[in-house]
Amino acid sequence: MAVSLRQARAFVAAVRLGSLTRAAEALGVSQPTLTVQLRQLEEALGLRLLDRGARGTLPTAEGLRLAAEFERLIGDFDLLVTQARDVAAQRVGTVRLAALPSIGTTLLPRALARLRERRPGIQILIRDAVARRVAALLRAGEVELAIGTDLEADTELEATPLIADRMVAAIPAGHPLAGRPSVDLADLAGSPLILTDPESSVRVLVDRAFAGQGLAASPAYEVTYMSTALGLVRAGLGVAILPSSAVGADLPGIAAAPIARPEIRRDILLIRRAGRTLSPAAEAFLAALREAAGEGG
Amino acid sequence: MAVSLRQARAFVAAVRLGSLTRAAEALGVSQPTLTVQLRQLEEALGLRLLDRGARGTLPTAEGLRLAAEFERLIGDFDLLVTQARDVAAQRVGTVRLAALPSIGTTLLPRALARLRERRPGIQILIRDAVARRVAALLRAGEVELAIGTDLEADTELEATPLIADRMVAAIPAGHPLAGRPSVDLADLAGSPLILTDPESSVRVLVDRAFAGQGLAASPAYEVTYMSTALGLVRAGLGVAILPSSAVGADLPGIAAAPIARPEIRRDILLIRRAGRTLSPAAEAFLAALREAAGEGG
DNA sequence: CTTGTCGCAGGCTTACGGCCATGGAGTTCC
DNA sequence: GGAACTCCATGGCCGTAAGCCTGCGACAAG
Repeated sequence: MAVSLRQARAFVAAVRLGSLTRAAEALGVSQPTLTVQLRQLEEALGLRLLDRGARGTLPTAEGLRLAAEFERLIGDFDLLVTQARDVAAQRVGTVRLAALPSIGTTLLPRALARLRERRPGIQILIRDAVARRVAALLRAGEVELAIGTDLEADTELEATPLIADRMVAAIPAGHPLAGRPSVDLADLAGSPLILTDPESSVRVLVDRAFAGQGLAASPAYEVTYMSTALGLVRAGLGVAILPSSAVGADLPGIAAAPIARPEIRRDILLIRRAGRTLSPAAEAFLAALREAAGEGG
Repeated sequence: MAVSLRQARAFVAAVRLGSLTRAAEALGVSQPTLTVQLRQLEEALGLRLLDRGARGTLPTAEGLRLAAEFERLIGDFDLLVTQARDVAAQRVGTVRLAALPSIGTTLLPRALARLRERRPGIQILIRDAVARRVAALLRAGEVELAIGTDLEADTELEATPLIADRMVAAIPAGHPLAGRPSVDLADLAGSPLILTDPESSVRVLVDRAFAGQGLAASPAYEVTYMSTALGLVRAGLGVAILPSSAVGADLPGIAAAPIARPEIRRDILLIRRAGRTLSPAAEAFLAALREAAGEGG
């Protein structure tokens, strides 16, 4: 017969309390139940574990050793179960996340603030990377969740739209275009352009838009980080084309104007591995992210 | 709902084999059974542990961690059960034993040889001590079993007769009494006597016997160890009165003659704590001891 | 001697754990 | 593109186990 945890628990309680009656009470079962469980345990081991007397029970030498070991194992087991339940309840947990750098300036901070307030025990590890790499990280299992843009068809991944990002022109104060409610792509032809890395998804969109208008996108500067681009703009070196999420509001020395013709939109997607359950922590993050996306625009 | 070991085993198997079907086969249950067990485990934890797909199952991140921990715990648990069964089967074990020194020369070695042959894994720890101390060790729980002599009434201890020891005179070769089939106590009056420590149970018996005959037991030498007494005898320094079990047979230079008038008998008892189960190892030792006592006389 | 405590045994009920048969989703291969 | 296969989930059914209650015997204490 196999030895069950229940029997081990019964035995440990009997040893600790020195009485089947009290042990039964502590375990919330009747005393005959405990008698039976202990007999079964002894039969399963072929070993006498307790000496029963009129004043209670005393463990045998081997019983004492077993009880101590069982107690340790049961403690570990219960601790493990408790930890798992904490994870399930989103009290603790870690989400490994990949995100486009542009997300990091507005959407992500809002979502993280909301999450921290609601689920302070959850830790988010962020890998920021360009769209292609974001997808690769996800496929490799190095992250559980990704925020990126449209990806080539991939049965392994599954994307749901999060927000639609509009491209805006970041114009230095004092520039002729500064103060315009919106600009056209053609308006920018006269100014030096600050664009992002050709690897970046933003740049791909921009190039496509220029081509569609019959224009050539010839950047005066090419940078990797959005913050660098904004720095250059502030220094008056040119006009940058960036996603609105990256520009934010009210940057000193910079005027932001949506690009109206053509409107360049970029769908920000939440990407996850198809058929894989999200961790409870990821679910909590996702909820916070959706709220942040819904209100922030 | 509580988490059971069975569920943990099912889960570990599912993770290791990557398939419920194969895990079920490995565990010797049907596949639906495993499905149910895993669902119950997930419900008990409130946590998704496996992603089920058409190609089998893959653990979630938390599931993977849990599986590793469960596997370790289950291994420890099973090891513990195996060890307990080894103890029960007398494959391993330790007996803490207290014995009178006189037992150590004949009866005990025979019993130990027999036991070693039959149960080589059992270890015997021997404390040799005088009768009073033997009982004290037993009462204090420092030993499990004792070989001693009659003790004052004690409800805590329980004695069963093992063998009856006769007192013999150990006579040096060349002594006038040497070669006699038996001697009387009075015969010894003319020789220097070698007796044991007044603490010893043997000495108590000898003193009582002398007193009963109206004689005085005035030892020329008093020693603690029987082997010392025999050494003195061999050196021709006098006659020793010792239990037959201690003298053994055919010691060179020493003739042993039972003491006939009065016959001095000493019951050797096996003493154990009342109401306490003996360990399987002790049972094995006891069986060997009884056989040795039965054949050895 | 009585009383209380303790563990054990028997009888009964419930519910848990198991199997079988079946279904649905997805993959593979021709 | 469809058929066969694989794999997990579901539902119905049954046996056994694990639980409770009542009552008994053993033992210790008053």
